[in-house]
Amino acid sequence: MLSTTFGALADPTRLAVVGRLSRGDATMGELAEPHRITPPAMTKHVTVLVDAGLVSRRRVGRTVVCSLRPEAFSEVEQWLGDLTAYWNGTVDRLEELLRGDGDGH
Amino acid sequence: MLSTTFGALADPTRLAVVGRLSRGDATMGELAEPHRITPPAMTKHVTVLVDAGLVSRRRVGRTVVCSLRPEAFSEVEQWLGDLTAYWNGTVDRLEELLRGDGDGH
DNA sequence: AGAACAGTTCACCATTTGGTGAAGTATTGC
DNA sequence: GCAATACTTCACCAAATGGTGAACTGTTCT
Repeated sequence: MLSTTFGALADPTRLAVVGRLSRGDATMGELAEPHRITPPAMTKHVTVLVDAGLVSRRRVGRTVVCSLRPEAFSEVEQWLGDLTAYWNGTVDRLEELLRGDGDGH
Repeated sequence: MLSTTFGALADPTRLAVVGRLSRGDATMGELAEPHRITPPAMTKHVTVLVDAGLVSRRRVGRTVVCSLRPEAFSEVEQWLGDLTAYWNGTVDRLEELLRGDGDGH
């Protein structure tokens, strides 16, 4: 669900994690390091992102490496596109009026 | 804050409200009607959206009319754009490789 | 085998969230 | 002025959230 995706992004720490992962994969430790946060807290945050389908996790040696899942963001892109279509349409029609070349509809 | 914006969108009812408002302004009653929800609950939801800057509220007679604030969504658009730039870049570079016209960098 | 390392799972806690019913406020219509 | 309408404010409640320390699991290194 889209609201689940937004819920996963509704926390500053998780937003920072997504930002970090957009620059490349990272281990749990690397993700936790910039934030004054304990390992269990980061495990919880990443679990939220995984459950929302935004991030994948895999074991590598004794570390756990996280990656972003780009597909998951296309749902958001789609929604934003549909939403902004409304007022872009409005703006377009306004511009036509200002240019005086409305088609009479 | 961006996480506040996402927090406001992290609830199915509020997401539906934004969808409804994208088709035009509506009163509190019109917003509440499709959802099995009491007036106080809808007041709270809309307050969250207003506090996040996504919606504006104005009194009209004895009703309260809500409107979407398009500007607020540009922050999300910007973030999504920056984010997807990463893997679009990756995809572009992959396509170049597949076509065999990489520039050697 | 045993110590050290990287994370996770397990209670547990304080705060926030989404909901309610009851009472209060502002506006309209008789 | 008074009743009805349209919300909002005010406790209040149950469940979810973000955090913790302690104990456990899996992996590497010696």
